[in-house]
Amino acid sequence: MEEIHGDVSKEICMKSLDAVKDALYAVNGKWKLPIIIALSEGPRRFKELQRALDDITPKMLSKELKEMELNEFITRTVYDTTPVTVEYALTPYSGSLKEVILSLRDWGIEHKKHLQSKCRERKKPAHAQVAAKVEVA
Amino acid sequence: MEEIHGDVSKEICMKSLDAVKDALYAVNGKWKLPIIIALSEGPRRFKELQRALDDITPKMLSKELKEMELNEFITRTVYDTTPVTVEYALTPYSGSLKEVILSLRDWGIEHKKHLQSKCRERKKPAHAQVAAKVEVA
DNA sequence: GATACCGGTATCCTACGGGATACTGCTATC
DNA sequence: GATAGCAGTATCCCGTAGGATACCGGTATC
Repeated sequence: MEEIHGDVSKEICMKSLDAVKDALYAVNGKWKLPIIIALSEGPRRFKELQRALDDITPKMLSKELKEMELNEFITRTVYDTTPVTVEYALTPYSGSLKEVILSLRDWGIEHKKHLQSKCRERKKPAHAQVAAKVEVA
Repeated sequence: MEEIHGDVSKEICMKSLDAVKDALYAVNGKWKLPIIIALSEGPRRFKELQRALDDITPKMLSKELKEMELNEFITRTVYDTTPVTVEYALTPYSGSLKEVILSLRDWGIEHKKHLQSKCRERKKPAHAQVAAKVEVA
């Protein structure tokens, strides 16, 4: 155990815990990332989103969209057509998520590799090796 | 809507979604971060951890430690003393989390500031302004 | 001999995330 | 007049995360 990790959390520390939790909360839930991905190709209407998201129930979609609007990741625009048109779009501010999401993605990719290499070390096939929900297929 | 966010998720894309989810999973749950923080000051025994973590129930502690051991964030070492001593310690590999956690923390801090400035814009005191669980105190 | 500490496990229970289904008011089309 | 689309809301239901409590076998202490 070298000192590599010795201060991982001196820097994180209790005071930063809340900030990390806030960030995690903003991006978790089953649908927030998929919604961001869907909207990244341009504004979408409610039903369009619903169809794009493998038929998410309207309740969940509505709830997630409201939260994301509060967090200013998206805007909700009502056009006074008949029938009314409601369009959701990413805000410029949502771009601030890019860095942190890419960071998560990169770590996730490396982590999967890491677990796979550990699997190969033990020659045992060990039917369905899984480490804490990351499927090492 | 400038193009700032236009490709936020071209890069993330569906193929990366799983990696992001894996990363989120590895670090969420109520206790994983606190455990990492506690262990960052050095190896700890089971009961020491339990006391350090505001009396987390042994069931939860045991479960979280097992998951973290599978993910190779920590090691579990049994010393053959009487009574037996079990020591948990961070692995060097756990240091790989540092970058991603700091990224989350930084974004969380900026996000809180962002929401606070939005609160000030609208002069309304709006008793207990909260945006999607981030308390803007 | 009774109590306390250690490292957990087992059992029960609740709260919340999230899904299924049904329904609303309005309009346009057949 | 019936059906279908839009943008949701309301109600019920279930599975899991996580807490409370009790308990185990072992040793050391009073």
